[in-house]
Formats: sequence, C-alpha cells, structure tokens
Amino acid sequence: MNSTPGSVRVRFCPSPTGSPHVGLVRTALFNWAFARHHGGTIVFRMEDTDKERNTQESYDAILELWRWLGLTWDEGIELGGPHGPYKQSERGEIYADALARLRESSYTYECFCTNDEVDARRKASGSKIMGYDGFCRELSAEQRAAFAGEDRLPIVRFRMPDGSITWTDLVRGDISFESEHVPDYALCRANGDPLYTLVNPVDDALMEITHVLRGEDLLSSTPRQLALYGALVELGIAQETPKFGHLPYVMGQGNKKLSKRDPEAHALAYRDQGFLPEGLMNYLALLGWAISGDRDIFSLEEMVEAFDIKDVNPNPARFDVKKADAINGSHMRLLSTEDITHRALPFLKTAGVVSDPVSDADAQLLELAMPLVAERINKLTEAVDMLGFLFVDEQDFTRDEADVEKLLTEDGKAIVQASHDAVAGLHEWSTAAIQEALQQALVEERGLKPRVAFGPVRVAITGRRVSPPLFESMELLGRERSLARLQSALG
RNA sequence: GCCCCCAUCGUCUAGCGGCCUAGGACGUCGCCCUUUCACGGCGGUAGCACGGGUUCGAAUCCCGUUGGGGGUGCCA
Repeated sequence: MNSTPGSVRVRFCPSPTGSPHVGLVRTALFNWAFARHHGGTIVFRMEDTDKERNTQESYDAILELWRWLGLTWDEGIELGGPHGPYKQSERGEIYADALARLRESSYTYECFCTNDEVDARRKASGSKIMGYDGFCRELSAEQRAAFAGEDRLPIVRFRMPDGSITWTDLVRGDISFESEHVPDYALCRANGDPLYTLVNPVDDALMEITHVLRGEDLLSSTPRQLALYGALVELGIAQETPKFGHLPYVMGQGNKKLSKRDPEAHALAYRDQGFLPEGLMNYLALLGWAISGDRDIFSLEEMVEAFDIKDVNPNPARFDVKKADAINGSHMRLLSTEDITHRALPFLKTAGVVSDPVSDADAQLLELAMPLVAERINKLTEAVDMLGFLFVDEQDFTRDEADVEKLLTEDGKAIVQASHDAVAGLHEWSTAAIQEALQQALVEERGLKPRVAFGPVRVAITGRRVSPPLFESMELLGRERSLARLQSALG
C-alpha cells in the first residue's frame, strides 16, 4: 500500500510455554496490521529453544488462537518457506555455525567466571554497575588453558563495543545507551545450548526481518541486539539491521504487568466466554492505538487501512474487562441474527440447550427465539442463559432461587394465579392475545404497575427476572407448558 | 544501587504551538423509552502530576522534580 510490496517483513515469534497471553496477541496484532498495511510479509517462527518449558499443548493453543482470530501469516510453521525450518528446535546447526563464525572473528570470547567470583570482584572494586565485569575479555591462551585445566566449562560471551548505542525507535523516537551500562552477555550455555540472545537476532537476520515490533520488556536488551547485529552484518550473515519499535505494556489491576496468574490474561478464555474474534481484536487494538478521536468500533480491514506505527502510544495500557465486553457487544449488534445463531450454536450445544446434532424442532424454535435475544447480549454465552428455559424438558426446569424469593411472594403468587386464569381460556395463543389478556387482568383490573405485574409472571415462566420479552416467550413456550409453569409457580 | 522507558477524566484514548474555558469511548450518576434485562436516546460527573524556562501564545517544545513501570550475572 504505502511502499513496495514485499519490502516489509515482520515476524510472530512466540515461545510455546503456557497459555497464550493477551499481550502476545496484541503484539501479534500490531505486527499483522503493520505488515498488511504495507503489503509486507509475515513470518511465523516458533521460539521453542527452552526444552524445559515448551509444551505441545501451548504450541497447539497458539495455533488455535491465531486461526480463531484470523491472524494470518505468509511464511513459517505449517506453511514452510525459503528460510526454514521455522522451529528453532530444528535450527541447531544454523546457530552452531553462526556462533563459530562469531568466535573466529573475535566478536566473542570464552568466559570461565562463576557468579560468586564476579560478585566478589564487584564488591572489592565498589562498582555500581551490575552484570558481568569483562574479566575474561583479554585472557591469554595460557590463562584459558589453566582455567580449562580446573575443569571449568566456558560460556561464550559477546564483546560489547565501546561508546554509545543509539537507535530511533518506531514508537518512542531516539533512544540511547552507553555501552558501559550494557555488560558483555552470554550467547550460549556452558553445555553449548544457544540462548535467546543469539538465536533471536540470528533468525531475524536469516529470515530477513525488516521491522521488529515487540514488547517494551525487551527495550533494554535492544543495545545488545544492535551490537550483535553489527557483527552479523560484518560477517555477511545479516543484510541489514531491522528497525525496532517497542510496544507499551498491557497492564492488569494495580500497577503491574498483566501476568499469567491474572485470569483476564488468557486469550483463549475470551473465546470460551463467548467473545467474537473481531470484538477481542478491536479491543486489543485500542491498547496503545486509536483509529481516530471519535470512534472506537472498527473492523480489522479498517485497522489495516489506517494503521501507522507512528501513531502507537508509548505509555502502558490497562486491560479493562468491562470495556472489552462493551466493544464486543457493539460488534455483536453489527451481526445479523442468523450469524449470531450460527456462532452461538456451539455454545448452545455444549450447554445442552439444543440437541447435538440439532433436531428440526430445536432448529425451528431457535430460529424464532434468537431474534428475541440477539440484540440484548454482549457475548455468545449469554444466549445460553437467556434461552435455556425454552428448550429444557419440563422435569428439568428450575427457577433462580433469589428471583423466586424476591418476586414469588404471596402477592406475587396472587398475580401468577390471576395471570393463569386470564390466559387459560384464550382462543388464540399469540403474543398479542397474551399481552392483551394480561394487560387487562393485571394492569387495568388490578391497577398494578407493569413492572410489578409482570415480574412474578416472568419468574414463573422463564425462571428468571432477566429474560427475553415475556409475551413472546409465552407464545413460543406454548399454551400447555406456559399454563403448567404458572401452575407450578404457585406451589 | 545503576541504566532505560513512561506521564491528558477512575480506565482506554484524541490532541502533534493558537481551532482546547481539552473531544470521544468504557465506567459511573440522573432522566426518557419500556412487558424485565438489555438496546437506543438525552443530560451530568471527572483530566492536561508539579516547578522552571522558550514563545506574542503551551496539554502540545526544552530542562528539572515527583510519581509509575521495566531491565540488570548461562530465561524468553
């Protein structure tokens, strides 16, 4: 759109550990919108180097989530592509090779120090700088041999260059670190396993990533990455250093990052709660970005059209479940009744409201009942609560205890009795006829306010104070069952 | 400790030097609509952290303070 197609390459690079987090999705969404806006390419790479923490469940959950949300990619896992394999667990040789080339060119050195030794030296020197002190930087061959002779296994450290490291962050503008505050860091473990510090930049380089949009938590590791990138470019492993943009945190309650322990952090839970993917995505897009000053309901297509990384707000955003609900409700109201029915069906089946597969009778009833509730629900699961009373077998029908206590009082029962008598003899069992009869008997003859009159009847019929419209519900329920429920409410 | 980032209503944000006695949304409060709950409509509430500059003019630019967040030795 705004640049040559294919010139932008971004990546999704989740680590398959635990249940996918909404912050991960927000990052993916911004990368996705950015790439799609520029007609670029999205690479999906799985960062599964941590054998201890990776799980297949997590891997599957991420893919399931991405598909549900419509986060498409062009190259990577499942699809393949010219820079595969796309699972880091299958790229060991690539990292070993990159590491070997780095070592040959003295960008790195072997370090034999233990943490205790580094601590002791810092204490002795009174230095305020934490982290590694560079002790092994200039070890001679003899010294290295001596350490090795003590059965010490060295790790490989990257030698940070002197001076300052500066970049123009896509979200935050110019950022600068002095190298003295960025200690030499480990690229692989003593056992040879490569670390994130090595594999992430190496893969970005090899996969020709041009723009890295990631969480703010990685901001302070960017100088290291930039320095390593410099070496990779020198060695011809990388063509160019990508542009970086650090997205704001997604916060939970209080002033802390939304953590995995917070229930609202789990992205898949929103699907299970009956969120629409477009509703969740719209809400997530609002965390750090706005399509304009006076609008916050939009589609992904509209987001792609309007998205500019320069408009992303650098300050942290708090995740607000209530607003997420409201945004989702707005999207719900954009859907046709047929569409809502279709999407609510899995929830209705799971809850046992309708049969699975759906019987003709259930399907017919659903078609009549859904218009009554479609406009008043914010999430698909609410259809279950709203419609259950219509489908349930009479022997399984129950009423909400609190509502019964509140509305089926002695006075309430008198109203129910009067209602029963008023509609029992109706010639025609229709919404209009029921309404007329009840209106006449309760409001006009007894002089009751509508809300007082119909509350007890509603609880008698639907079992709850909150329900679809009463007269329509009675028509759909049918004469026999309606009368039976009015009767049973008296008991 | 050191380094880095951030700072507009309770929350998400618009604002990129004059259009701002700061706009929208969620929440909240009141009213209307109404067969409940919603939906919808109308109205109210509430904010530029503070102090210095720069400028004819600052929410917008600069500096400082304060506050918050993050990073910090073989996690990603």
